[in-house]
Amino acid sequence: MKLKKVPKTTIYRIPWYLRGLTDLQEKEVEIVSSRQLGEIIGTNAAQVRKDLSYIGELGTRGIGYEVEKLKKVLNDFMGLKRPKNIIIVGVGRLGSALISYEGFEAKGFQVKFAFDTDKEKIGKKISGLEIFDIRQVKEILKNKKIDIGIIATPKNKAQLVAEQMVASGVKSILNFAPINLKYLDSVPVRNVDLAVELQILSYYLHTYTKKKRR
Amino acid sequence: MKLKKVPKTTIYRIPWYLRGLTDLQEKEVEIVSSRQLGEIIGTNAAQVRKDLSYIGELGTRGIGYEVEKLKKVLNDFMGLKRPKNIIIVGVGRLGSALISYEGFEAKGFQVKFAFDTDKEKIGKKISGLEIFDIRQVKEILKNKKIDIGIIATPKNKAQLVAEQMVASGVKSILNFAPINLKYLDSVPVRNVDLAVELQILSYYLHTYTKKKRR
DNA sequence: TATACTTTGTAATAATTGTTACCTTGAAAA
DNA sequence: TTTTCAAGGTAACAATTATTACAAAGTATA
Repeated sequence: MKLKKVPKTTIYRIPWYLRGLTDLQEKEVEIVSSRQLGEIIGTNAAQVRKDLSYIGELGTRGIGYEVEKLKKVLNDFMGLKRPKNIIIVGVGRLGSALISYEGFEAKGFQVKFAFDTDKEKIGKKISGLEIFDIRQVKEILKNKKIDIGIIATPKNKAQLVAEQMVASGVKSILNFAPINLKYLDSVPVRNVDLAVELQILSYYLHTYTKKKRR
Repeated sequence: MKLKKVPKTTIYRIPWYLRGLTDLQEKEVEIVSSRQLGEIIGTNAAQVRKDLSYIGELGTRGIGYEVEKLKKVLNDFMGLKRPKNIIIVGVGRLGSALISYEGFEAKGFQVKFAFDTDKEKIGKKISGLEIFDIRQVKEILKNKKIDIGIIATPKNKAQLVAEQMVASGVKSILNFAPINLKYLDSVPVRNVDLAVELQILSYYLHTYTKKKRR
């Protein structure tokens, strides 16, 4: 096997492969072919084989891929050998939804701390997790290893929170606030905007032609 | 200007351009250059010009782009000349967060109805929106034009809900349930998994090299 | 009006990503 | 053991997307 750079697009698909593999596992399926896996995640067999081949020779010719083994390899490849520690700042509706989102735990993400500025919320608990004052973030995270900080604050708090996160040793940021964070070249940042997907759907709505998409 | 097919990647960036333009408008900036706009959304000037050139000759050489005009053109291009009507099915934490998400209204998305199966919730209101019984969906949507149905139910309800949406005339689906919906080739479907972005961050966490990403 | 300057639009090129087609490998059947 | 068959791996090719580089078009200045 020739080791080549893994395309960004492949990286994006791997979480979907993982999700499909988890489903198969639940159904006690032990072996899956590239054709089946492609079907499940909405792509084709060749794409699946190509994607997986960037990572290694993971299948058995004539047979397919071992579900459990493949899941493990992809999981490790995504850096999820050990669970990732998360904090969430901003415990509004979205923040609370994220704190109690069941999908995280199973995929190896553990929400360790939640913060807010609102005195009403500080000290209370959401899904068993205590909410702390954001001003304590640096102190509380001292000696803690936090992999990802999620920003779920209003727009006007986001930049400051991001800076506080970086100063507290948080190693990457997922930003739900509708603002483009600045001066954060020292950590990877990803922005999520819940309206973006709606806008894309809107576009496809008036150009849709019965083809499959992802 | 030669009319060419607009790349998918460009379609994906347009919502981010729109967000940047809205910010500029709030700051009462009237003209923006491709360089500035690129800076804002995290890409380069050439990419911005190329993207915009697919849609038309939208700028003035030597000057830049008129913020308001550009915003209008991009908005229309995305099919958002008229507001889009939305329903949300599943009023758990995520569903409630979406119902009261402020970002939607301003971008031209109006949540018209919310549905759930839970008797506890039916009849109650969230952010002023009454929650109906999902069994009434077809009846309630009769003669209503719903552009997008958001699925925020647990996994095991999602497939049925999707089918009910299509049967009720909903024209596209945004699925937050962690399952791959089947037999829905008649409408565009987009899947969102809140854990996917975390997984991608996890990957970049152990390969990060100070470069900017989006 | 001529000149300098700025910034767009795009042709040409480069890089990346996806698809096709076939070779290889292993398992099962004969 | 040999043959047949199923499915993965990958080279070669095709399509898509990004970048470079520059001509064109406009404004500001002398």
